[in-house]
Amino acid sequence: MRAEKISLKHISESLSVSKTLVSMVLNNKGDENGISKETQKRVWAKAKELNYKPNLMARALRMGRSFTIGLVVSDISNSFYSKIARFMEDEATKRGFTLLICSTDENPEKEKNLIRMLINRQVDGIIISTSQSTPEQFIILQEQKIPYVFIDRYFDGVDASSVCIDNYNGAFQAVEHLINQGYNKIAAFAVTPVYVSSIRQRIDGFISAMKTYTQEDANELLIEVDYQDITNNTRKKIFEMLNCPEPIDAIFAVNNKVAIACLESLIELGVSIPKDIAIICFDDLEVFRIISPQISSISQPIEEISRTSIDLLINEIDSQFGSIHSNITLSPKLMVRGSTAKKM
Amino acid sequence: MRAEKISLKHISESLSVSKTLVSMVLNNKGDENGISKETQKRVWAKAKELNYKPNLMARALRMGRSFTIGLVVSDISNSFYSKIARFMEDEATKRGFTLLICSTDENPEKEKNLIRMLINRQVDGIIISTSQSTPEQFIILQEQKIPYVFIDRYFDGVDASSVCIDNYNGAFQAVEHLINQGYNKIAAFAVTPVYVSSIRQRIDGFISAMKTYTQEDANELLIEVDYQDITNNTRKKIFEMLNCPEPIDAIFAVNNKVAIACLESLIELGVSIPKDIAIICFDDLEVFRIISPQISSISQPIEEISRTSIDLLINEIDSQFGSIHSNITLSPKLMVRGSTAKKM
DNA sequence: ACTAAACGCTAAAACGGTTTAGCGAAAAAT
DNA sequence: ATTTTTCGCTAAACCGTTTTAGCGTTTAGT
Repeated sequence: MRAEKISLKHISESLSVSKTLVSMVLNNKGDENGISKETQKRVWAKAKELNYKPNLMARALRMGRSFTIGLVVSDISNSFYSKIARFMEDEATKRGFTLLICSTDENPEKEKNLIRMLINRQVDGIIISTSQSTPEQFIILQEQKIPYVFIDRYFDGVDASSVCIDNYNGAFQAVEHLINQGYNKIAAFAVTPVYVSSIRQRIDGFISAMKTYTQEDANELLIEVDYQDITNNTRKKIFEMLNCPEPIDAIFAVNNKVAIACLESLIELGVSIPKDIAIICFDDLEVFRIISPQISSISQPIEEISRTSIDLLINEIDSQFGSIHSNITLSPKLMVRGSTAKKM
Repeated sequence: MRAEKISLKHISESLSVSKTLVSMVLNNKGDENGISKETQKRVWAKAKELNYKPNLMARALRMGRSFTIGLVVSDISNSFYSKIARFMEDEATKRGFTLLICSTDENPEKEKNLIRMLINRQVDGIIISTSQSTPEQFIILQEQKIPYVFIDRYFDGVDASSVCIDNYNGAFQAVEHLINQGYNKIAAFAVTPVYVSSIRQRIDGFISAMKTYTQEDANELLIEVDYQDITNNTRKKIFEMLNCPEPIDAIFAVNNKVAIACLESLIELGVSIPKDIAIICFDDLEVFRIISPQISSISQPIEEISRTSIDLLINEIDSQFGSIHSNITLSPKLMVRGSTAKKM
């Protein structure tokens, strides 16, 4: 019942030329192969007439390249990743590639299966924000000689390109800012898995800033929230932190997910921002500007992350010889807004 | 430099059996083809040993099916679509399909190219929130016998499946609610292109509700905002609507994009919600609950849209014979929150 | 006039699977 | 003892491209 697809063969037969010739012409290699202008014109005309659509699967099979890139993130519906996906889509399209987007839910096993799937689909390369705790998974990619680029999270000692943020300093700045504004009982809300480099580094930045400025060991002010049930977990913890002998006066939310959960809980509990609790978030959301007070944040250069990583990856794909890997660290930016106004 | 890929041939040769046999076994058709248990075990063992990864391109080429579905939306970074994409991804994966996601920026020409690309990539079907003004583009798909399902937007008279929302009644309810709360000078902020069915119907619902309850022709209270520069356009219009002889007292935002822009402008202008201006939005965002006051909205059943459309599409893909199309309309839900509190 | 080069083009192999048709040996049926 | 059936398996075609190697004819060179 499928419609009859028009292939090179149809064109070549109806023009009584070879498939080879048609292929050459349609790939704009007519001139370099000395096909007469006249014939080229006939081929193009016939292709248009028959409404020829090249079968990219066949091409991929023959060429050993699919012009496809896998993008693996924890959740494409998280605005941080959907924005990244969008920038990458534009950049990839511009360079003749298509994106295959997959969500892992921070589940290492799921991630493993997705990577396998991507390999089977013959992607030319992979960009990944991994949720693995160890790098062993990536040996497979090394073995298969499939180029890949880490974004947001990476592993020390793994020889692969990466595009990440200076999370440590971003977090340090955020906490420093809170302290400068007069807050000192600051809780950090982190989301699992906390072993991934980005979260780990943000936590380290938090601990370090707290030690520097308050001489305190802030480990008990570090709250780990389970990714699977962020909302309820957060609510419970916030309630605890507010009703203890020494209640907190500020929150450092380690990413946008947990920030939203915090804000939701705070509203629900009728807590006033920043009077009762100041808050700053690692990740900037456009909605942070439509909240009153607006929410301070550490803003990541999303477009740069996307463009750089696509660029790195395609370069590796294009270089047949073992390529040099780049590890790029971009700087986040402190956005000061109302949610961290000077403590009264 | 690419690693040597393991193919069926490697397995078959190292076991001295035929490729056919190996293919059968690995597709779990060993039993039905009477391959001995013994041999099957050897094949599986060798496949594991060699770390065999089937080449899905080759399979797709031979089978004429790629187990790939194209998803075409205006912008994957819009949370409405990224959520849809996520639900679809899960449902598609469950059924052995992979999603190819593309953004059109509401540009019909771009959409056309993307559809062509998807056809070339041999997708088995397409799910699309189209930005076309006329259905002619879809004749191509009909001709190529590629199943497709409209979501969110459809065309009257085009014989294809669709999964949409009752936009007219959703909008009517939203406006009705505003009026019941005591507002009557209500502006609708719509985003271009306004000719797509969903926006059109929401506008119709708005006009109709206004006529029903205020006996007014609300056409001059309908603001069209250009998709390419929503923020600035909106700001300008809001300023105008507030500083005219009869300023508005409520806003009906026709989708989440324009709602965010409205809220941004209102905050910037120091307008108090809902005291000065009430607002309700078609589309519910999780952040609407973390804003004070929380934002009322018309919430769409995103998961149902996603699952239903994937289901419809895969059914059409699986049925070789001309399949019956379904046109499904789902009901949105009014979420009453603080931004539309009774007028004082 | 003969060789060499240039021109315009083609046949066939290759990519890695799936599928069709059918093979030879052993077992069962007559 | 012969025929038939079953069993376990295989050769070859096929999907739609790209690519390699080389074909015959005309033109240019000497």
